Amino acid sequence: MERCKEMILLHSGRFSRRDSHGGGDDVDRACNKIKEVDFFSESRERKLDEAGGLRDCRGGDGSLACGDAGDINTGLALTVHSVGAPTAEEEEDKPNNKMHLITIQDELNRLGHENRRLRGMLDQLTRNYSALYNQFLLVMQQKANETQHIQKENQTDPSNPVRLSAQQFLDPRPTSLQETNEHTNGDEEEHSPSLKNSSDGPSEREINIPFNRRKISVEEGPLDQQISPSWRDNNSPRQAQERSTDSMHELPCRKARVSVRARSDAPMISDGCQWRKYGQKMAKGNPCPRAYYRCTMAIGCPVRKQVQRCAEDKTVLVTTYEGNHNHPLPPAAAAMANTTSAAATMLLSGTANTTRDSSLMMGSASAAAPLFGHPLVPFASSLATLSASAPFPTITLDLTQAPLPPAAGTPLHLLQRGASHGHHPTTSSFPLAPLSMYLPHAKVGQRHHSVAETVSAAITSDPNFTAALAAAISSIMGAPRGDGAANNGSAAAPHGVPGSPQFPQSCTTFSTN
DNA sequence: CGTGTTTGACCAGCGC
DNA sequence: GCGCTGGTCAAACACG
Repeated sequence: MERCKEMILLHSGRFSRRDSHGGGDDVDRACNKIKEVDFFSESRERKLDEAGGLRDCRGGDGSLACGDAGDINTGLALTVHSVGAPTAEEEEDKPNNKMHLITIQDELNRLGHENRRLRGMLDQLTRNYSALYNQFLLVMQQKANETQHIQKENQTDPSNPVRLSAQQFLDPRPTSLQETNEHTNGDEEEHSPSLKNSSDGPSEREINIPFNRRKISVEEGPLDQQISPSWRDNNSPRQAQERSTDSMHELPCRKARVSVRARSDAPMISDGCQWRKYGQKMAKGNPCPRAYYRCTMAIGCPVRKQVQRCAEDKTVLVTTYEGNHNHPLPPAAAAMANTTSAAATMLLSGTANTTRDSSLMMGSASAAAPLFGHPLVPFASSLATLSASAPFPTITLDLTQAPLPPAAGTPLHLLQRGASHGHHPTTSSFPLAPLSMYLPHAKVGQRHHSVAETVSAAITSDPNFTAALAAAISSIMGAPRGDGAANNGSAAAPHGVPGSPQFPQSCTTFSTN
């Protein structure tokens, strides 16, 4: 089926051409594999026929001898004129035609100018949006820092949740600012100039410094373990060590992870990529083994994923992705990458309140406390959780509320494709359609369900949202990446952002089935 | 025979 | 230092 979509993309020109010949049902028929072959052969034959026809119909004198030669429709509104001496009527119309040509050229020029002007406006708008969105995030960040500072001053209780922004612990980029402001003492709230000045109003300097820093002072258990009670102890030696070695968290090699929980009977979800299993382990606290896969779509692709069933609910398959693809993704995977990363980045773009009770990780069925306060996504907290689990920050998307797929092994993007054909009434537009799949987990977000649907519908009805969002995220994340889904040229990709926004050092190709 | 999977061994990080 | 655990490697094996 991926091939089907690919074909439609690759041969859209032929579809339109064939449509002009009354072959409009080819799009549907092409989804049938057998008819794919028919389509190609038919198309090829038609092409040959036309070429041959032109040759055959052209007589030795160059005139069109065949009766149906005039019916040739190239699909480009081109007409075949006979080549011969101009008639008297044509001679009369020459001045008129010249005037007409000039008018058309003027019109073309005018439209060209208009096009350039609109493009410029769009660029400007995108830039403004990005800048504004940046400012918004920074204000939120500053506000969070202030709150944190106040909390720290007012109470010495170390178990208070620490707020941190998504960018802080997802952005692996080492910056000069980071390095110059490196503190061996992790108590940066007291040492960071940004926080010192945070109450004096925003400034470029005070904003940028904390923004590029990743402060992981929240500790969670391993990905697939129950939350140990001891980890709540903020004075544990490990946490003390984390605080004292803050620079550890700013290593460029630190990777973010994307974890997806979904109900599936299949042993592994299908996400459009090729994976090779390289290991399997029994993980502590989970009777189900954990499988390790690496991407084999390109030599040296660093993307890996772990697949494990949830200990509490064996029907729930937890897939954790890590790394960025160093190769173009197939359309299906790219679409999913765009969709899911847009959803994830939307969640991540808000200031995250990482609480210690939050975990939707493998083997843990504990209820997720709200993590995000994104103004656009009031229900975000019930869709995904963001955790600063050592050594990898992980965002977990809980898709277990989504309906069980009709057949094991069915890729989610196919379900979504089916949804676009009316099977799923809540999904209407691709690639944002899957957003509606991010319904809150029943245990944690039932009260938000209707809100989720409402907001999801609102988002999916606005295809520009992704583009603007991607622009904003990319402006936050830095230069656009040239790998992964970015190479596949999403329709949702805004100007200057070739593809989906991606988590730094994280894979955004994930789907469920 | 080539490719992918299985599985025990190995290594590194962390806690005690 | 030792044991535990997660993650990876690589030889053996299975399969088409």
